[in-house]
Amino acid sequence: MVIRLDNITKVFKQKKLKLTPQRIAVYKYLQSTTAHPSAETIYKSLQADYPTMSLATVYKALKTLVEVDLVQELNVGEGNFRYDATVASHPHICCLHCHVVGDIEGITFDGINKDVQDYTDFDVYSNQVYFYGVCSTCKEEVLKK
Amino acid sequence: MVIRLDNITKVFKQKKLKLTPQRIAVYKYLQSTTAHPSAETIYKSLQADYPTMSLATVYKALKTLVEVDLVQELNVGEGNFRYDATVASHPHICCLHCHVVGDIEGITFDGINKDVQDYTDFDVYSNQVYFYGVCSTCKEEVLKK
DNA sequence: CTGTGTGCAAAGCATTTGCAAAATA
DNA sequence: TATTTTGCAAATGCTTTGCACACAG
Repeated sequence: MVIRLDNITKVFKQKKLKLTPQRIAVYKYLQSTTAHPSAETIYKSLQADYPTMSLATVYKALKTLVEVDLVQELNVGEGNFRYDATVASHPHICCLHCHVVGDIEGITFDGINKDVQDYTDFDVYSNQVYFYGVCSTCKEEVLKK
Repeated sequence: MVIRLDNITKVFKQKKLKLTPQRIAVYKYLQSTTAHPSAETIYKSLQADYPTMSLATVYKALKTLVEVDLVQELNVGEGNFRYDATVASHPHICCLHCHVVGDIEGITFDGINKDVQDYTDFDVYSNQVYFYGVCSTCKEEVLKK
């Protein structure tokens, strides 16, 4: 896993946003994981290294990162948001048992926004695709019982 | 729009759930609209006819209807849930400007759960597909300015 | 009649906001 | 130095819960 900070540096400079340790920490953490953590999870994960950072700051950092399109917000239907430092559109898959959220690479929906735009009277800009099922770990657990 | 109560009657009898006026009202209302209302909207819409029904009862009725698969819960990412009496899997399209949520009929993703199941190590049961854009009404409003 | 559902108010989470102090550019 | 951002606590919004009374089966 390669952590890149050149993009956050460039974008923040261009948008005249301040590059604080807190914002960098949140962005680095999101780049280091494929777990699609919630704000709470990010907060807890960073507490060891940033003990004074507050949960409100995590929320504010995430909001800023989403606004400048360095991070995307996911809503798998659990009542909270999850975050992903991969902003390119890609489907996600959620385990109904352990609530893990994974990326699906290889299957893309490129061109489908255009199809939907032609089919409806909307201008279509983006989409979110979520699959729901049971992951391999949870399948095994069920078998053991 | 045809309102059908035979399904709720059958399912509730089979699951030994009580068929109360409140539950019927919520289900009838959802069948009468394509607006994908929130609990709050359903509550307000039913207040004229059911002035004593509480918001908590609307939530409880919705939870029950979702559990017995007569209604599906949507989460377009606005921070609340919306409800749809059409339980067959179909994509939704959301206006980023006025937040209207529409159904997309005609484009289906049948078979794709199987593709994803073969591609990942999950058993895949369902999916949710959301498109985001600007509806025709909002496009016109923007032009007027 | 029995157990489930309703209505009310209070509680519970996730997220946002206001504001003084601190830190970036 | 001038803003912007942080951290704290309080506030907000959506949803759930507990409990006494009412009602469907």
